[in-house]
Amino acid sequence: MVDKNIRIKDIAKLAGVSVGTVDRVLHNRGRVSPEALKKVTEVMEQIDYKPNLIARTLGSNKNYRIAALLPDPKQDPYWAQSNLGITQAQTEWAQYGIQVELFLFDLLDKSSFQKTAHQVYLAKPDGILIAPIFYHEALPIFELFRETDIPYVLFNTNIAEAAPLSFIGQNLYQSGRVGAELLHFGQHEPGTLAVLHIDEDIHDSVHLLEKEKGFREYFQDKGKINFTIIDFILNPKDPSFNNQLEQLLQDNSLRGIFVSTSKGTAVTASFLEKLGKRDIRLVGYDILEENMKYLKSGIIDFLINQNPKRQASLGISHLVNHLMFKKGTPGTDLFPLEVITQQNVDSYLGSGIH
Amino acid sequence: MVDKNIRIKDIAKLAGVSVGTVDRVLHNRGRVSPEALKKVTEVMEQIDYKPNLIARTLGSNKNYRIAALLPDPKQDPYWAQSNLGITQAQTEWAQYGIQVELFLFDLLDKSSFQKTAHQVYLAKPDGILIAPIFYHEALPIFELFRETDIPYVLFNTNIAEAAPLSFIGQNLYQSGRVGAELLHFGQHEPGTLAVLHIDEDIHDSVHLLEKEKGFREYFQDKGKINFTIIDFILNPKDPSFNNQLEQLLQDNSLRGIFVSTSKGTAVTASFLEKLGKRDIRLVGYDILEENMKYLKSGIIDFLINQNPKRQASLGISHLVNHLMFKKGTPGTDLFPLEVITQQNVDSYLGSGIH
DNA sequence: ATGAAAGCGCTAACAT
DNA sequence: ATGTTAGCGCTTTCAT
Repeated sequence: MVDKNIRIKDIAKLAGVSVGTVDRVLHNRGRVSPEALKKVTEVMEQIDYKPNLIARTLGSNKNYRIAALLPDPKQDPYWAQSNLGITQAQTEWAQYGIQVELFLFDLLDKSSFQKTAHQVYLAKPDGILIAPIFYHEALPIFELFRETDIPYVLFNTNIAEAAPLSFIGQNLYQSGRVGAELLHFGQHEPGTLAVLHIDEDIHDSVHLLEKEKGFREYFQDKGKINFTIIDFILNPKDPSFNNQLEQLLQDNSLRGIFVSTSKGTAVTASFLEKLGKRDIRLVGYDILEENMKYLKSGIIDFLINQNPKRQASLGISHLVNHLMFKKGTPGTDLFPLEVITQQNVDSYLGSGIH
Repeated sequence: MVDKNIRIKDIAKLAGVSVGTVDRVLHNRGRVSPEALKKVTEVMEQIDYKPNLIARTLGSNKNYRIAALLPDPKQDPYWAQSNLGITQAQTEWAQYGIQVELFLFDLLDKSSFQKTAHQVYLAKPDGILIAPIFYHEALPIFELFRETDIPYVLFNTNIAEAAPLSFIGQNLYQSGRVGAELLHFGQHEPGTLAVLHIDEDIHDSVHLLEKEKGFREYFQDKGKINFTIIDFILNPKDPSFNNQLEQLLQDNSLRGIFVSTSKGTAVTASFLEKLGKRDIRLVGYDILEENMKYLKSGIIDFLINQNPKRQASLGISHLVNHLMFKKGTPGTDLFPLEVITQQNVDSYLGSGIH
């Protein structure tokens, strides 16, 4: 009763104009005399007007289409999680007239990425969420998007030149440092530490090497440490993959392994289990079904959670806030580097929100 | 264009009734004939009607007052965080006509809790967020709230008999297990592990002992382990406090300490630093200013984050969803047991949302 | 350049 | 018990 909210109507009255005029200055659509403009802005500043976003949304009654461009979830459990986040956001925003269209590309095929990205462009959505995992192929796509003035949000992979509405993901360098810290913690015996990049494609290597950089610099910063750090880039499709990995794991000086990919984590764990190497510490990525199995059995010691599901769902939310509510979105939304252990993993599974 | 959203009006037409009737069955306000009821529910189920919450909110044009009852933030940095979460929620929801009123009580004074709770009752808010840290004093308060049918949400401390709209917090038992795991990890030498409950009041002890239970059972489950587990309940206001703690820390067989309170964590860390005991592992709670200092200097090894800020802000959100949007809220919202380390702590500070 | 007025989808008061 | 209607605050179209 005391402080009734100020409406556009009140401003109109105070400024001696009509609501139409107030609306015009509010959105500077022009066609308003300098005098009216001055009067209205003055009044608005004085009473610190805050528009009612609910009413705005209802009044404008627009329907937005958002395109989500990401790898086929069927190819990889990690991307299946991302996809889940999109589905979640879809149902959440459906009632507000937001439509999310999926555009999936082949995780291992750059040309498929290009083709699908073009389809997105042709679909002329109101906003785009994109996982630009192929650096070189993505650059011209952003040019295209910028031409049409469609806002786009990056997730998972950051590209400096992209200039998106916002980027959602993690600080990979720091992620590597966390990996190093977890391998290092409580290790007293000297020995070897291995960084493993296990991926079917090399496209990610820049991306993954960022983690390795953090990993190595952690130890550099610690000064003289009795560890030798080795690293490998392995392709599980390579016929010699099994041999390479087994040979590596047979090294008796090996104290710990840091695997930079989520899939690679499970693969490495399976080898460690097979070879009965329970004393080698393993740190990897993400709460995938398979990884959880090895985490619970103690083969995997720590997982760093990249939270792909939430990355994707938040990406959609950012877009909605921008389009619908005209709210400012943070330029970069860096997720916390969550450390998952045997004892806390279940607490992460429970609540879908976090 | 294709699938225009279904409006209440459409349902009315399909069911051969008026919008008024549809609205009545939607909110079962009664005064509708069995036939009409049947017809309308049928139609609604068939087309899976999802009300437009935006329109609903605007249409009902209600202003809600929410009361937040918690300890004085000035007394304790932990509660200062909770308070921050409330302020945050306040600004977030202000534009939707939600008012949050603070009711603060003295952290160390049960009667102050009772008094303030009564003030809340007299204020007759539309919803209540409450941190019921005093078990016995809280019980009659809940009776009172229930009489008036005001929905209330608990945070921080769960009380089984409370029957609230929802509880927001963590699984304390599991939290203790995580603490144990972090103390245990990579410890090979036999020795003593201490559980420390450092609190100015004993009110929390039940609460804290739940953590200890988890802690101890973790080791029981591991079978024969070379650790002796001891525990202490210490009051920092006690004149002998310093002596007791110092004596404990001088024990050369002491390998690790698990402190169950956030404030106690910093206190213990300061003693460890003073005594130059850098080899004793320390696991405690929460990302407070002081704890961060010791985490960065390596005195504290791990913190378990209870996320008081987010607990509080989510508590308000739950209430808003219930009051305003008539959305169902989860009966219990258990937060993940976040493990904070030297290398990931900054990633938690950055984004306010998480 | 400006104002009037008709929506947006829902709620709630008021007739009937 | 049911239908009608005037809002909620803002947007947008259409006269003027």
